[in-house]
Amino acid sequence: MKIASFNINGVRARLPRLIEWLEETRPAVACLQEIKCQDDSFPADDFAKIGYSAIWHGQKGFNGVAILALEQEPQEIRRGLDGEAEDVQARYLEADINGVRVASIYLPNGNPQPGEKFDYKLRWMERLRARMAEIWDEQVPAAMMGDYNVIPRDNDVWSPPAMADDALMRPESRDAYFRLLSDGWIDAIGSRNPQGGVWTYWDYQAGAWQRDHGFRIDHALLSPESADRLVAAGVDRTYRGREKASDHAPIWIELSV
DNA sequence: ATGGCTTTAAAATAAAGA
Repeated sequence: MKIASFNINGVRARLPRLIEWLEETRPAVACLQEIKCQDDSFPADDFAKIGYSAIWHGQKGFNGVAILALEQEPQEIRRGLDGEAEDVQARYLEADINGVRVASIYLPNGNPQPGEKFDYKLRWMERLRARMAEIWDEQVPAAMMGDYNVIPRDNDVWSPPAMADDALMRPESRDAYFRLLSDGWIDAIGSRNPQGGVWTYWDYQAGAWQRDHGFRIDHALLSPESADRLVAAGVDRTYRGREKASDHAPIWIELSV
């Protein structure tokens, strides 16, 4: 059972690329982030034509997450995180598919830091941690997939000094991320690549892709029940080099059935 | 680089991203 995640940077602008990726890789589940559309303009029909049912949580202009499932209906568990009633940003969607709990996560960027956006990021990470603790207690196979906007280790970035003052790499962001791992969640791609050098994002600017100036911020965090079933994990980086590409590449895990 | 691209929203610029 392949579960993928892709920050697509605009679901409508990227639709041909997205359909192409789904048809070529055929994941059982695809989590999307930054769909950047309101609920009534999500292209559900285009996904249905190639066998995918979807749930989505959109927002005007930016953010927005979705979960697609191949030849089955995702059973929605929740949208949004508790803890901040006034938070209207569409960044979290959770569903059950084929006995696996799947979340599509778009964690706040947090720049510039310090500042209000950075504070929001850190609060959001603690709210996510609280939700993940609840899922943990359910003792279900869970895959928390998405754009965490955190570079966990120095070997997850092409140049640590270049990003040192960025919210993605600040100690506070890393500490919050490592608290999730301390809770027991497994970083499927990181743990399989201890040597680092695996990127999921390359900036559009300054020829970052051509120079391979990237970093790893898209992650798949697994509960013990799903980590026991993990047979492979990776990044499909070739999609970053295609025409009209997102600035992220898709990530994926494979669980035994 | 307080921004070199890129998207959305909307009608020229501005916000947001990482």
